[in-house]
Amino acid sequence: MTRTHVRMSKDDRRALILTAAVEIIGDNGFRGFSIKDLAVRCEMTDAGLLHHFGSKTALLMAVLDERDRQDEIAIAAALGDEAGHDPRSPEAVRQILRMLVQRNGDRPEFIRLYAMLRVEAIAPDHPAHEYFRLRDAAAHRMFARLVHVIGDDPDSLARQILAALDGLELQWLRDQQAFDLVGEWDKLADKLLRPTGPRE
Amino acid sequence: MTRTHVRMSKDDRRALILTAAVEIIGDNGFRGFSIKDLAVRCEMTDAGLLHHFGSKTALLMAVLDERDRQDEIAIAAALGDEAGHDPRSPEAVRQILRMLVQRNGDRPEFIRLYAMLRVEAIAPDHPAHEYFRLRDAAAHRMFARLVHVIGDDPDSLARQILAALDGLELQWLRDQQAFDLVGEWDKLADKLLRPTGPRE
DNA sequence: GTCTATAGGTAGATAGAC
DNA sequence: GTCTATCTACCTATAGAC
Repeated sequence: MTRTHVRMSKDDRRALILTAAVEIIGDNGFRGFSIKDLAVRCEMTDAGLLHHFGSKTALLMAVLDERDRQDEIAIAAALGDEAGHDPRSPEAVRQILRMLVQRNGDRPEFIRLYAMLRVEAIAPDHPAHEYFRLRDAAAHRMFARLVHVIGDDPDSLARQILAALDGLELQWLRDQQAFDLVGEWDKLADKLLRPTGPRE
Repeated sequence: MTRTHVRMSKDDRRALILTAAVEIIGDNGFRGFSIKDLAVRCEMTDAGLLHHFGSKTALLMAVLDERDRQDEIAIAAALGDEAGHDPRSPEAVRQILRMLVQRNGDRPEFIRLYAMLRVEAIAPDHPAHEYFRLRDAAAHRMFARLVHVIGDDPDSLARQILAALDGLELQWLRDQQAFDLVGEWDKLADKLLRPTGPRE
């Protein structure tokens, strides 16, 4: 009698599932993917998968937690010492934003995951609704603080940057990554960050 | 014996269903809504609803067709005579964009419908995948043509405008419409449309 | 034009064997 | 840790009565 399944350590299995979950949820959304599909992709059964996470919702939360854990490290590095004492120049801000875009461009599956979930989670009964409400508010505050050296309305500028960032990344995804994300962002950021001058 | 249902003309019933469908699909996506929920909202049964559209997919297409029909009229009006012979000034472009944003701001349920479907439809097997591929390509061409009087890279500028437009509208939705969409767009558009100057 | 009834499928989750 | 089997719920769509 042959073994029909592979035994794996708890941590290895969890990591494997979480990686696959990022892609399958990014493709289909939380509502659109099934635990069974994810399980098949991980070469196991749905019951086996649920043993590790308990429920579909708990799996989603685990995915988001894991991403946050990794993002925290990377973003702290990108902000570097700058974050501690406010960047001194628009040029420093431009470089920080550039690093964030570059990082996202290297991981289109995460752009997609967040784009998908953020739209789904506008519905108040979505399990990630509160998560994104808090996360987006925090991002807005962080960006406002970051750019307050540039103009007299950091709140508005932060909104513009977040909107442009989101919009450009999403378009890049839909376009099947057919243009140079970082290059286009640089041009866009130049316009957003340039001090306001008189109209033409 | 009392009547348990309301008889209605074919056209009235279709119109009623389509209006409700915009909201329910915008809330839950195509994958996330059920014909039964929509039917309940229209005070009828799912079988009764399907009598009018045949299938869930056909209903989605009918929603998109109906929107296109109405949008064509409105957008033609917004572009006005300008479209026929290329706007002569950045100011004219600015006004056209402003009208488009204003129109969308008056109909948040459509912003939501399109935001939801556009993300869902990145998946190649989504019934609206091809629809949005064609639609977005056409929008990009139209905007590039519209702004070619402004800079030397209309392709890139059109991308930037579309990205900023999408991103800002989506943020406005998520924020529960807590900021002035048209006002913020004006500020953003100023920066995008201002001719490129030297860095500070 | 709308209903009831139902077919046939898939979903998430649990129980218990190994 | 993973499986098989099963429960319950819900889904889309169709058939046929009214």
